[in-house]
Amino acid sequence: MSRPTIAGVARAAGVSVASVSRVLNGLPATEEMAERVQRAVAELGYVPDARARSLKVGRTFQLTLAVADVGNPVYVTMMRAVEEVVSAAGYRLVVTTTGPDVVDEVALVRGMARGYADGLLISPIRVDEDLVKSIRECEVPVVVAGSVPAKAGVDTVRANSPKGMLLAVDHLVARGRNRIAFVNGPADTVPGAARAKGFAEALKAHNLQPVAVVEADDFTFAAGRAAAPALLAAGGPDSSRSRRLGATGPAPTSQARGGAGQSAVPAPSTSDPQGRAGSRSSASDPQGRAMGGGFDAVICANDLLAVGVMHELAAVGLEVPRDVAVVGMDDSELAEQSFPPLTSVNLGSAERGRRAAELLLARIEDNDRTPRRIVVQPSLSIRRSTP
Amino acid sequence: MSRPTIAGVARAAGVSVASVSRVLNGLPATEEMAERVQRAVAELGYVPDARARSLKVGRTFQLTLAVADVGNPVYVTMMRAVEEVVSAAGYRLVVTTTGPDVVDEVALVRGMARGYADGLLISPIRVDEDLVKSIRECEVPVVVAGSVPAKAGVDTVRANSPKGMLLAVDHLVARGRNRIAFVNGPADTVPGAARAKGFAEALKAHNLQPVAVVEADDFTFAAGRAAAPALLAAGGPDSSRSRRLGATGPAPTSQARGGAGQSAVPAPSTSDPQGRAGSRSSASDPQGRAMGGGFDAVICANDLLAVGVMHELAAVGLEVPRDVAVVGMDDSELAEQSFPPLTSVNLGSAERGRRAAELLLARIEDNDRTPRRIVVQPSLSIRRSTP
DNA sequence: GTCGGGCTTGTAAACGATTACAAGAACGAT
DNA sequence: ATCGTTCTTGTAATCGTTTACAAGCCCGAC
Repeated sequence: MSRPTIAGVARAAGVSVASVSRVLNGLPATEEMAERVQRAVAELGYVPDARARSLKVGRTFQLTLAVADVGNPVYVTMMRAVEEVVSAAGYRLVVTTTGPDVVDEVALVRGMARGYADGLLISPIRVDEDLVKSIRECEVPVVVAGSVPAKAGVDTVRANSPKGMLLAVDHLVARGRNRIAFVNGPADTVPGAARAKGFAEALKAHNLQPVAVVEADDFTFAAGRAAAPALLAAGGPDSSRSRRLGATGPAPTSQARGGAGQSAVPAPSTSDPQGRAGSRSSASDPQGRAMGGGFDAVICANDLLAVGVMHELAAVGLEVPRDVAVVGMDDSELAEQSFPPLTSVNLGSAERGRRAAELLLARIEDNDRTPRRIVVQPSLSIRRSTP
Repeated sequence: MSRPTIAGVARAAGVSVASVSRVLNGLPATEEMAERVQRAVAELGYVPDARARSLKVGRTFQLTLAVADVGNPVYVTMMRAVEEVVSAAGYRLVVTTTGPDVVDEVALVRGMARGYADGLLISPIRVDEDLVKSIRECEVPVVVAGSVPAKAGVDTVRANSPKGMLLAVDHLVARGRNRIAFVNGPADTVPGAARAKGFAEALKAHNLQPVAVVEADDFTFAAGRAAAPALLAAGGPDSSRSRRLGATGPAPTSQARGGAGQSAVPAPSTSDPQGRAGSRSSASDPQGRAMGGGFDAVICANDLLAVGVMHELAAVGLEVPRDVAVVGMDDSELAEQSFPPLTSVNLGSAERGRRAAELLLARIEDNDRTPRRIVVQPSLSIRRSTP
């Protein structure tokens, strides 16, 4: 009736529990012994209990991957890579969602002491002293996919956002776009800060001034849409369209986080075919290129934001890439699925996932190795959202 | 140095291990006892070991959710709902990816006997005798989000695809579209079969003939794109455009699975602005509505397929919804993010996830309750991909 | 023939918690 | 003062494995 234990198998096979365990774990045993045990196991349908096993051997053969938002397609890329490495090594993967708050992450890291996983792979969106402290003190090996101070003393695998930004700007400039705006996620996040810095540097390298910098409330589609009015308003003096938009709602202020985020999902502007055709021509310069918002290109801190922004650009009659080129970051599946397909900076999420998983496994084997800090180089996936 | 155990705490507090355990589990104890234990716990930073605890109490406080494809946005909706219910009940959620093969699922269900989770929530894409058997014999409670024969003897929560299909067809007909094509996923899957049946019934209810039925190789974006040539070719005699397409590649055959699936990701047809404008007009009837492929609407078995199909429609110059209305199913985040936003049948994934999780928790509490079979009713989310 | 070494196998002690049971303390009732 | 109840606390068994140690056996070498 109830699940057979190793003792039951031993009894059925007429041997000791130790022998059963040995046969099951592939330790040397005589033919006959192995045979008898196998038969008893098969007959009773015995399956060893993972709970008891992990208590004894001190391992659960589970690894935890903590992501901030399961809805962000960049994590599916990363998850796939991690899962592959981890399951090849005989571990199960536990995926946890932490949300955007750092306190959740601290609680998670602290909770690892309970020993329900042998290692933790975390990709924190925000980092503070508490988190660093909890990571340093964590009972089980931790690998961070992202940036964390060296003093945390853990292996890290991070992207090179500045280089990625440079690729994006290089590309835009090469295609003749130099009035570039930037839609960032929250600047108080690790990726937000890195991308803001990268954007500034990349523009400087080309001797350009940013046309607009808008900070969305979050790295989500909804936040991307919500940030669009501020983006359009901040576009500069020749942004006739953004002023029109401003008339329908509160005038958004540029650079102001509150401006983009007053409502998580603002009533999106709906486009009517009439207005669409009209505004398109009225905002085009003599060469037929639109001067919408004063910018002719927008870089977004991730693909979700980019797609959100593209929706709103379309809503005010701007065509991508003709009027505005759009570049995303992460090169997630969404970039390929979006319409038009999104040119996106590949920050190596798959490789980061893979290497982070490998580091974690290596550290589980040997906790004394000195922490490595790997940086994965970006590349650019050019699609149709840029000319 | 090493993690303190309950024995260490007992020693430090000068009490017995039983007392420590009792205080920690909130059993009655004197003020003084509680105080001493708390202090020792705090001082040593003691955290109970989940492994040992689960061995003794026979519970891991972990639940497993198995999904076929983490890249399918319908699962993020479901996952979010499940996670919410499950974590509110004090359980952790383990997310596993099974892939499209039923054997993986059988292995997973069998493996649950190892006891690393207290319950399993599975959403199988394919079902066979083996799977039903393994579910029936499973050591831990199983809930199926999807269809499985009643003889499996488990709780199930499923969608009502036929009803959903009817909503989609009703809507299209109401908007004047009655030359409807259908892009299904593999018909040997549970959802594929249900949707094929539902589509046929829904058309019959309106006295309509299907213009084309194409079966994609998978429920993915790539499969949706790959299915498009067959769709266009199968559109009927007036599909001038699909013949043009046929010239650039092997002539695809309708209804043939091989036709859509010969290559997982075919070279997508690239549209040049010139040809786009040209083909649009040439394929429009006097009222300005295109006769592309002979159909004026396409229903797709899920959102990923729909987005894939929309990409290819655009590539041959067909405009959505003007030339072709497109309806997806699942009403996932992707439906909202796609461009144009996708009208989609909401099959209640969030509600299915929530209710499935509730059933699982209830069954863990009481394994003797008679299995329930819940059907969640669909609704239609109308967006701009339909007129 | 005896002894030592290498195998195989069994016995029993962990692993770190929970919990049944018993013992002792406190306290009210007689 | 004694007894019985109740409440607190400690001792020890238990969950199902793995594994250190010891015992037994077989074998070849002296």
